[in-house]
Amino acid sequence: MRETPTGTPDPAAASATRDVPDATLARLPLYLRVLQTFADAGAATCSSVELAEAAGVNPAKVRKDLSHLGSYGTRGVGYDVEYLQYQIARGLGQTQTWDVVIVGAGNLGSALSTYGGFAPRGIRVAAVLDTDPSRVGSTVGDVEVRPLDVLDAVVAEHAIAIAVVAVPGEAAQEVADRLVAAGVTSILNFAPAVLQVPPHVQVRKVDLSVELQILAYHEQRKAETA
Amino acid sequence: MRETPTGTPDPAAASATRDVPDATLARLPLYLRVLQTFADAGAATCSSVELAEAAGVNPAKVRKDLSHLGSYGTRGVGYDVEYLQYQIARGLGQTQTWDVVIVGAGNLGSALSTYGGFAPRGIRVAAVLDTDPSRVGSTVGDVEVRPLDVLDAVVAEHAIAIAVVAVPGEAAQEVADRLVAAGVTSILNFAPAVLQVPPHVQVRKVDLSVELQILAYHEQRKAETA
DNA sequence: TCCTGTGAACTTCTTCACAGCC
DNA sequence: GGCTGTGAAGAAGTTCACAGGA
Repeated sequence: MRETPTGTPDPAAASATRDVPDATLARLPLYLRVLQTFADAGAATCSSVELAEAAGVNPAKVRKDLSHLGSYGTRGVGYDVEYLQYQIARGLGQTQTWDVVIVGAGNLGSALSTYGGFAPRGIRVAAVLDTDPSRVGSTVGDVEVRPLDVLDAVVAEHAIAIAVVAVPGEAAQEVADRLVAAGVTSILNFAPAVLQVPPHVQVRKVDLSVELQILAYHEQRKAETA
Repeated sequence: MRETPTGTPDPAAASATRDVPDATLARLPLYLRVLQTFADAGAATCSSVELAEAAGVNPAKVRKDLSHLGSYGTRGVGYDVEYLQYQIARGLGQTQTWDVVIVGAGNLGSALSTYGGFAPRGIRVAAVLDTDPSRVGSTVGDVEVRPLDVLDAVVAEHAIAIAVVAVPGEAAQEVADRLVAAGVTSILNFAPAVLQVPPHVQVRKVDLSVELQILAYHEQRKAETA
């Protein structure tokens, strides 16, 4: 996962163990959501095939994914819905609530701040910050937008490790620098920019237009071969 | 075959636009962005190492990615920035503009509608639709929110193939059904739901909280091993 | 020399197929 | 009979290392 910069292989990095593969990790929340619909429908157990169909993936993949968490199924029967929900949540680290700070109170920052999908997954938006004075003081969701200067205090107060960057591309690097200085060690970046951060800081990037471009590419290929 | 611009016979280009892997496809827009900063800085050429460092990836990966488009570099020199920009854009299908329709004018739909990153990538938001009467008639960006009922007309008028679903999870499947009925063949789904669509329809899903959960997972593992 | 382009090695992810248990 | 868990095969993606042109 970690990339060693050019050349020498890093044995220390290789020895760092990772229990659950990232590809699996990305699907666990999906399984959780499907399991909740099963629970709501009153199902006590479900099979890997049912889970797979509802999640739109291959049944073998479901079983392999779940096997990374342990052996929580019963042969000939399937999985206990409630127990499996608990085990997946535990595997994901949802046993605790993570406070995050969102920097940028524009459309995207506001959308994230009011996004209902975080709370049930153990993520709480502790603060929304912005440098634009016209935005500071307004309210998104039930959180007041505060100036970026309070970053250090906010990070310290809520023991924040994770931040979301939802500012324009030009401002992203400076924001990232301030986040790192404040002690944040994981950044989710929505800005169209490549962030330079120290190796101990983890960055994930979401580019809203990349997904559309991939769809457009395939549409074009459809048109070409038609 | 299609028209090959200019006199230089380039058999590689003709066959190269064929098989671009999705993993590569997802990085091409990133390279485009980096190249633009190089162009803005006045650079005429750049090497795979420079490109890789600015993009935060391995140099060999850059070269392999670009090789899927054809052989546009010069050994011993590097790549011509402007020419490479053109070739990547062409490979991505940015030679034409794609009209898309966004369904859902909530925070996320609004954020997407006003997102500045689409236009430079050949994506135009042709319409924003919503079922909520209180939202219909309002304006996001420079587009008026219209009722979902005009979907068929909008899709037909703009020859729309790609749609974005930014509605609550409960409404997502019905919206998807209507999109498919209207003739849309690619859907970008932001709703927390698994969409069931016919095989000729392509769906990509973006889950905003999954990314945060993956970061939280790794944070937890850091804490455990500390 | 420098740098690209690419076969080959390597790693990661996916899928198959079946042993083992209910 | 049904279903899980998993070794092994297969596919996809990444990285290495070097041949070969500028």
